[in-house]
Amino acid sequence: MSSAPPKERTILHVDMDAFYASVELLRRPELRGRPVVVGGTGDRGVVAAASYEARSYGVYSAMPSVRARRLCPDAVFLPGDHAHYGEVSATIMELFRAVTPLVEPLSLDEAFLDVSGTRRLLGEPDEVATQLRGTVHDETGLWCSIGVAPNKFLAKLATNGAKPTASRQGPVPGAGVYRVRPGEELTFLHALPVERLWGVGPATLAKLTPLGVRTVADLAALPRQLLVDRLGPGAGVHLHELSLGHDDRPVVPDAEPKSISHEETFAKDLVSMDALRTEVVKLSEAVAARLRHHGYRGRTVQLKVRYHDFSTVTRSHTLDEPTDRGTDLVHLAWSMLLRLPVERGVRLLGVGAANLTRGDEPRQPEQLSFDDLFGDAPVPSSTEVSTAPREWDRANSAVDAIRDRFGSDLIGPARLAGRPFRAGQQQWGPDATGARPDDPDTERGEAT
DNA sequence: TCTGGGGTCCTCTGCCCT
DNA sequence: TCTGAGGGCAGAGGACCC
Repeated sequence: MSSAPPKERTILHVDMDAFYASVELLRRPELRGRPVVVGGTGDRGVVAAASYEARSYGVYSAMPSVRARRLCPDAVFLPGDHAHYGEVSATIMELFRAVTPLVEPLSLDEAFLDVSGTRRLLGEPDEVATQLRGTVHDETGLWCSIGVAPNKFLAKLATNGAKPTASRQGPVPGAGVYRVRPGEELTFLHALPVERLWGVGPATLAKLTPLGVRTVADLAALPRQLLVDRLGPGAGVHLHELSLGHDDRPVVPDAEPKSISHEETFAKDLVSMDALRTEVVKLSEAVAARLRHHGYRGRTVQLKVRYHDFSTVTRSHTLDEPTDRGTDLVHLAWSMLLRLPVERGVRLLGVGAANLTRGDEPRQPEQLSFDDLFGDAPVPSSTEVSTAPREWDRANSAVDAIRDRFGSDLIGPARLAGRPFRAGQQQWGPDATGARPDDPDTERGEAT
């Protein structure tokens, strides 16, 4: 039996230019030409996106907002509107799907497209990319940059060659489309600094530098076994393959999520149990609502706590049966929190659900426990949880329907009465107003 | 200089079972 | 019955990405 030669693939990586900032400029054209920064506006916020004018001042995403403000005092700081960006993103993804059904979104502003099968219909990949770029701009007013290459990893790197840049004199337009042709992979790749590889962050770089690795070529020249010894089998083999330009991962449309979570950094550290309990309820209810909205249940409940000194601990508990009930998440998350020291002050709290299964799979027969009837308790055994009465499911369905129709804040747990129900509204940190008005009990100031 | 939020993947460790 | 080895799994944390 003869095996067919591997089919040559063509992958596009499309990345919107300064996406959040550019979307804001569409809504506020009077800001065009000015440095615009989108992100958390408070002392604990970070930059989510900066216009190229702002980047000329050295502002970049993930930078603390305080520092960005120092670098560019004249910048316009906007809090960001995640819901709106999601709508714009959906429009853009539809434009991608008009080119090929094989679209794998990476985030709101980025996606891989497998156009291997479209050459006869749409022409050469460069032409497809250039045309797509024009279509996106015509339909949305936004520019994107596109990398074209034989695999995902190279296409993503190629996008950098297509991007606009920022100089001290201001924004410098990019090529828009950059292609790495078959046969040119190593020439393109080996000149790059090693930290450009996917998976090489500060920690891995610190392990590679003593080996004399500066460029991807240096990495490719090392024996694979040495990398395995230093980085472990997973990362060692992975990086060695990448350094040779090998990446056979397919473009996967509609990938199932592995976890759903919400976390929130507080403008001031929380120390009172009452305040923490309120946050646990809010985060858990938000996670449960998202689980139900997307039709998932989670078997593992995760709790994340970050203290004033930025040390972070996580706790998790796996149930016998998956759940999408806020009451279950609250119960477990709170039980885990009770076992952690919180007197030092809690900077961030997170609740998540993992081990997801589709919610349409039938539940197992349920049994009530004392805990369900009598409230707070130490960490329950697996069989004790997820046993809230079926009335909870009916109540949740009714609540979801009301929220769909009238908005998320109209109905929620009694503990959250008078406060916004929604979590995840502070996508990039607390806003500049300091302690939120719905948090009467945020009491500890900035830890130093 | 000060570090958000939402994810994924990997490694290590300890426990349980065979 | 005890002990050690090994596999599988859960839990915790680190690293990385956008």
